[in-house]
Amino acid sequence: MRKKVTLKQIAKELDVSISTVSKALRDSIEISEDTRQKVQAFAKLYNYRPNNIALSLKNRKTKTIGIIIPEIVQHFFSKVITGIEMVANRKGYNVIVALSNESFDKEVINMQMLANGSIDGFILSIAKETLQQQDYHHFTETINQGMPIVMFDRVVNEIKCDKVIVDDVKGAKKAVNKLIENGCKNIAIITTKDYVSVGKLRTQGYLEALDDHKINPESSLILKIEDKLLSEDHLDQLENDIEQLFKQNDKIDGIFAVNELYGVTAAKVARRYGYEIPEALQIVSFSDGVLSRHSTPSLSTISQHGQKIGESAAELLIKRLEMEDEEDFNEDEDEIFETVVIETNLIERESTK
Amino acid sequence: MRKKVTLKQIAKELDVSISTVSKALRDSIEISEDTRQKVQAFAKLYNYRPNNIALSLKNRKTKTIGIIIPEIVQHFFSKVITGIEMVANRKGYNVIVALSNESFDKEVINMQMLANGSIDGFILSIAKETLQQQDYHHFTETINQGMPIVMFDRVVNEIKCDKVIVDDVKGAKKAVNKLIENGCKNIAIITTKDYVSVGKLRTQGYLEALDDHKINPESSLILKIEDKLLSEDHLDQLENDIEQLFKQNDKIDGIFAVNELYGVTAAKVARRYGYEIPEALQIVSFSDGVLSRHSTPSLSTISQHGQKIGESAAELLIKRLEMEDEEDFNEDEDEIFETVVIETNLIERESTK
DNA sequence: TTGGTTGGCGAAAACGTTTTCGTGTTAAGA
DNA sequence: TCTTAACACGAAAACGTTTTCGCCAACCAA
Repeated sequence: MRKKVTLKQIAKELDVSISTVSKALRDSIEISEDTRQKVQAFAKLYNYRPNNIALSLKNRKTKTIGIIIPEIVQHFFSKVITGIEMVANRKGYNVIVALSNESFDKEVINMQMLANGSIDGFILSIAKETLQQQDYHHFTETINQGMPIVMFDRVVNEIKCDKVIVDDVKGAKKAVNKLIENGCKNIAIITTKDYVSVGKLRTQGYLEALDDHKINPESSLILKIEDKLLSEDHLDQLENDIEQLFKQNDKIDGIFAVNELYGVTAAKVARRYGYEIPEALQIVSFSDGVLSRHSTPSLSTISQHGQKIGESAAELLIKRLEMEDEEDFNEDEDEIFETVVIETNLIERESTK
Repeated sequence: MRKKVTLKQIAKELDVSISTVSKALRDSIEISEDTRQKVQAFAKLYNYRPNNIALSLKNRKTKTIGIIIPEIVQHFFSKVITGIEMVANRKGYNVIVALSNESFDKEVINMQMLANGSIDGFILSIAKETLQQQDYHHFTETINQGMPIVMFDRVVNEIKCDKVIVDDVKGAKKAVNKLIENGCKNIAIITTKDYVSVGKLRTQGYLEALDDHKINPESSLILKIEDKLLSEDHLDQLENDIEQLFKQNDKIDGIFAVNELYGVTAAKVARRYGYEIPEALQIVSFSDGVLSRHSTPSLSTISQHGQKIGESAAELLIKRLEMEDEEDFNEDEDEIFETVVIETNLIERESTK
């Protein structure tokens, strides 16, 4: 068991000072060719690597990005992390992940844990509970302490920071427009209750698309699912709700689902109910994941490009971090924040004509 | 923009020494009630929080766990992370995630990046490339430096460390036994090429189950898929291969797939081919994820309990870390390592009778 | 008065780096 | 021979903590 070797130990062993060792390893011209080689050889032999923590303390930056997301077991979020990790890694940053589990308290605690020097900046997507309570003090506080935040997907306007989002309204319109073009006359939407921003926006897109085509929305075609039903355990309840939708309205020939799970479940219920897909009923869902691709029938979806979102977020954050290095001026000038919009696109599969 | 306040600043402001501030905040009896209150009030006002990095340097431990996995966009791995994060968080640890993308080089580089003081120990699952090359020096090296490793799922015996695995052989036998009990006579297996340990073990379980029932294995019933076909992009190729399987053997009435994707794809191809599921063809796949649950027909699976694996791994690692604290003795005594086996279980859904 | 105890606090070391600023030796130039 | 420059290196500060030790004053007992 050979413990990690430090500068001090090398110095002692070679009977030189710590500074000499440090300089020799960094190829300083102050050091003679002779001792340089000696030191470097010794360091190599003992596999010396500078201690990251010491460097972080000295440089007052950790080269680490903190990610806080509601959950990781969701294709979209894993994709985002993949994207973040890719560009972070390329630029020499590490990535530390914390989960809020949609809980306000865990979000706050995790942020505090990480904000105490462990990381240089945050990339996060807001927990549902936080969005409901509309309590954002932990965000403003960390920003005030000089730690930059980049929000993605679930963002909130009153916080002044960089953001990466998809155009949910536009994406939803794309989906509904497609259904209308394909001849659907009675298009239902399966969406969530209103407090999570994206559900609201996608519903808005649905309504706008109808409006653009002079179609009157019917409340019997709008199904709002209680949010906890996303949690895999309440599948029966979800199926029941969807079945009610079909019962109440037998002319439905198109469905726009705001997420994959609603989409595949709708398809499942519909087929049990005797609908032929896509002949009698067409379905488009938001957020392209594994489910849409591999279900039978495979689902046409609006792709969110999670990985691109992650890459973009990481680039924004790192750009801001490296910017801070140069400018000692600008001390609390009012900064300018970017909002990057990642384009969605429609992927056609078996559930549409 | 109020930057983080340090002990030094508080000390200066209150005209006492740094040590006094530190002690006051930690309720030391050395400090008079008077100054204690003064300091604590000031600290609260300015929202003082000790700098984590400084603490890490002083204590020579970071309270951070490094995770290295091949990829994150896979239900199983996200579940494992969820488990790790849960117990880590409960015990005051953070979690830093790095991805190897199945590449040997990235695995090595990431380990080096993290091993230089950033973390206290690793939890990892070995990259495919590493398994092929059978080059494990980076594991032994980090272990030799005194940094503990816990491996899960894809492990390798020659490395002396704690491990968490599922009993792949037993799990596979459960699946195949179920098919046999349900009356299947010609059971095919869809598996991977041999270098990844789990594929091999599951194939072994298949063979053993057949043997237990005096059934002779037929090579025409064993389909080994080229590994890169898991990568979502080569779906057509995968479907083709499976189609060939059906063509070559028209008596197939049971399929055991070593992962979800093979399972759902087999179901899809089979139905296109005219098989009724589960009447004419029954399917069981390994590794329970979103796909199995939501596909039509939903798939019976052998559940791997990813979250439990993660929890178990984190507990093992943390136990070892806290153990190290106490024992200054034991210096390189030969240690004893645990291998925890997480039981699998069969989840019956629509693809079996 | 002397000696010892105790309460309250500060100095300094330590963790592992990097970097600035000396400082002593040698060689070159006048 | 004296001055100066170049060269090679070391001391020390700094990053932000915690903790050990020592110090001083005040108090008490003898």
